Amino acid sequence: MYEDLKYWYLRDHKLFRTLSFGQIRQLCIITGFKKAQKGEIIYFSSSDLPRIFLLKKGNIKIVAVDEEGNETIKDIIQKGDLFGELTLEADSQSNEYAKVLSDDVAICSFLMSDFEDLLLRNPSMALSYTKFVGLKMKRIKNSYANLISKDAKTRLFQFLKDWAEKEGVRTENTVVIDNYLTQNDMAQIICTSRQTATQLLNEMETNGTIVYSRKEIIITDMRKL
Amino acid sequence: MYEDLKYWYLRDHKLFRTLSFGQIRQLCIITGFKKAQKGEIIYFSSSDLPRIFLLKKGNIKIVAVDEEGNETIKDIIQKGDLFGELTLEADSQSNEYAKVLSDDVAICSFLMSDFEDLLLRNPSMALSYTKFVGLKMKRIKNSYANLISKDAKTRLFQFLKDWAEKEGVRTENTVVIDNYLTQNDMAQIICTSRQTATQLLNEMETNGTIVYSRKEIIITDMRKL
DNA sequence: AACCATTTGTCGGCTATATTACAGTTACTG
DNA sequence: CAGTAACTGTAATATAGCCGACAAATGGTT
Repeated sequence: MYEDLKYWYLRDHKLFRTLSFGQIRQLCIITGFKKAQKGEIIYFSSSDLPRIFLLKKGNIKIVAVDEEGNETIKDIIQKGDLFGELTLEADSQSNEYAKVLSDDVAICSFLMSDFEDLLLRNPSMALSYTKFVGLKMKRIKNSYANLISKDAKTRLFQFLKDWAEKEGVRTENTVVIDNYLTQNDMAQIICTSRQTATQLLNEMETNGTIVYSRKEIIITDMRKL
Repeated sequence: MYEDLKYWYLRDHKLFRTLSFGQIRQLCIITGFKKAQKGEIIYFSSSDLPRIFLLKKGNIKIVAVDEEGNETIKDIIQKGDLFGELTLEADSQSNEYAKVLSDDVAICSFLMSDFEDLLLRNPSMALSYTKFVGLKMKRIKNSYANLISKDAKTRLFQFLKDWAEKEGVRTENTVVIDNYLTQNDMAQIICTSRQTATQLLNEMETNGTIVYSRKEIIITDMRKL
């Protein structure tokens, strides 16, 4: 991987646009780069130094494993998203891994400590980053508020709506989403059982609201969602 | 309110400890200061410039009102906490107010824009602030994770435990908490109905786990919680 | 083609919790 | 001290959605 290519990989993220070549090179010296295939599991080894990751291509899910071995989906990361220790505080006890959902992914990473140095030298970037973290917080708050106050059906609707808006391809009022999730994944995201999710999806299919297959989901009329 | 007193009000918050007198004076020039009594309602008027608040004394709750007029508790703010537009992004549509829970409160505030200027001039403070926001995010994530995966009883236990640790006065293994919340408040915080909360509290009382009154809550044995 | 793992579909029974409804208790206010 | 508003207590009913169990479909692999 050539230095200048790495440069562009970081540069085209809005957070890094204001940086000069020199500034990014500081990060790049230690920038990691990784490709992976569908189904692969990427561990954030806690022995390693804490890092911040940038997903350049594809989709992954972050899965947390609790004491009893239950797996819960913490986050779905899409192209262009930053993930990892965004709070700039390493937390050791969390037991998480990432699983590749799309056919292949490309991931950049850099050390948290280097990123901190960069922020110290770039106050305006530090401010942007603070706002970025704040925005993330607001989103999380919102989605949790949904989880708590709405029923499973509404949650699924909302989820599909968000997904369609973020990644769907729209023509007229129908939206086609590339479906890289299983019904079980979706159930976990909207915090319900797999069975309930299945039932709701089928219900929507018989209603004509969506056409569901393992490859793609078609929302026939976005306005009705 | 004398300038130097305002200075100390800000200065003794850990976030502002690194600032010089001069730096804080910048904020102080426009620092607001306010006292209020129990039951008073403080509106964050959206017409006003966005502010960041610091609760110097007492307790307040932040209540959000949705379209249908339902009220939900968004946050309980305690002495020393920052609140308001922590994300540094004004958001206009949110309809929130603060209600004073303790006998009286003292609140400092300063303009978000002034705070931003300060962060731009103090990169290391910007970094601390980012970590602070991050910590807040982590807490929120945690409490929501509890809300979703645990049942009402566990949630109440957890809530009491947290409360006792934060504000309780401990002697041996018994903890006394100054109870400025109604059972309805608690129910809202742990996201359950008032009736369920009442039942659970009574159950705990007959079990001997707690002694409940409107003035204080005594946890007889902290180890059993 | 045969096999196996994963994903999806379906069905009752079960339980925690919301909801409705009302009664009793506290504590402030004139 | 009476009156009222805000809390707290209790019980009966209704239900969303979890769970276990199993069958069917799909898709990849040898």
